[in-house]
Amino acid sequence: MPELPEVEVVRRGIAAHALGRTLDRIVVHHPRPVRRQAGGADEFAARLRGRTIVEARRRGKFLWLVLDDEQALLVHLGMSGQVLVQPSEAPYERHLRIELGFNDSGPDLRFVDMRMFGGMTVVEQRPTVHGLVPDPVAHIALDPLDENFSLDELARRLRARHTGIKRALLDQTLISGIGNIYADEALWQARLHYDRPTEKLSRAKVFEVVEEACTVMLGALDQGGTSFDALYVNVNGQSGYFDRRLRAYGQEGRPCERCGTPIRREHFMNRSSFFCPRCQPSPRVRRA
DNA sequence: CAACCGCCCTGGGTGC
DNA sequence: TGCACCCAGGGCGGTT
Repeated sequence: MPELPEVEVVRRGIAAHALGRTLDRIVVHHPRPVRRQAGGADEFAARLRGRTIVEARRRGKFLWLVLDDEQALLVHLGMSGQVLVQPSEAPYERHLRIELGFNDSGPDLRFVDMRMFGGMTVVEQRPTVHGLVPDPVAHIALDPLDENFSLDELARRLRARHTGIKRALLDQTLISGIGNIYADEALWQARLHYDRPTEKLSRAKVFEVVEEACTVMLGALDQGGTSFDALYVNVNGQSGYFDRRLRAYGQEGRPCERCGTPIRREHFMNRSSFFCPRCQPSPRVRRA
């Protein structure tokens, strides 16, 4: 499940293989991944053909390729999306959805996505205080690896909310890039229960949990950030390279590495939350 | 406006 | 062996 580090690995892979190249053959194999494109697959292809890729950018889990006409090819990997660098003659992947071919002899970019929560759209960019971004990204907050990210501003906005800390960490309009896995890891590191009310957290505690999120994500990036060097490798970040480093997510029943208490799983926001019931006590218990 | 819920989508795994 | 069911979850549209 791609979160910020995995998307950044994909961005670097695309940057290494596609910058300066001109798109030519565009084939949409399934309509769903271009569902947000006004005009559908035909419009999608027409707006890409002949355009040169000049930059590969990212904010949170959104990735976009800036084109030479200032449009952007916006990419979201959803849950299961991958961007592969493949020679045109390579056999089709089982869940190949979109082929992006170029006017040279180099490899294609392939969008492969089993569950199709993700997708691609060609969109206009819009000026913001932090530069040009694709229209659908304008409401997405800066991610903690952005040079303009402000911990002070985040702490202020987060403490003004009336919600639980994990909901806030997953709210991409507050801070972007964090998904279910790294949220659980950061909360475990900071010894915070997922439902701790944001308005009662100290500034220092907000700083701590966000810094832990950064540490975990940068660690994952270190592990996965080199796999795109060789040509034709998967540019995806799905390799599971970070699995062994997880302390909470997916660890139900295993002893907490700090105190030995079995990690618990609870249903939360239509997904799962993993936490140590001793290190990360419920706020209801604390108040009682 | 803030908060929050349900839905989208597929295939691997499990239990009967 | 087959089938029903559960589960993964980011983002958006809708409701309260």
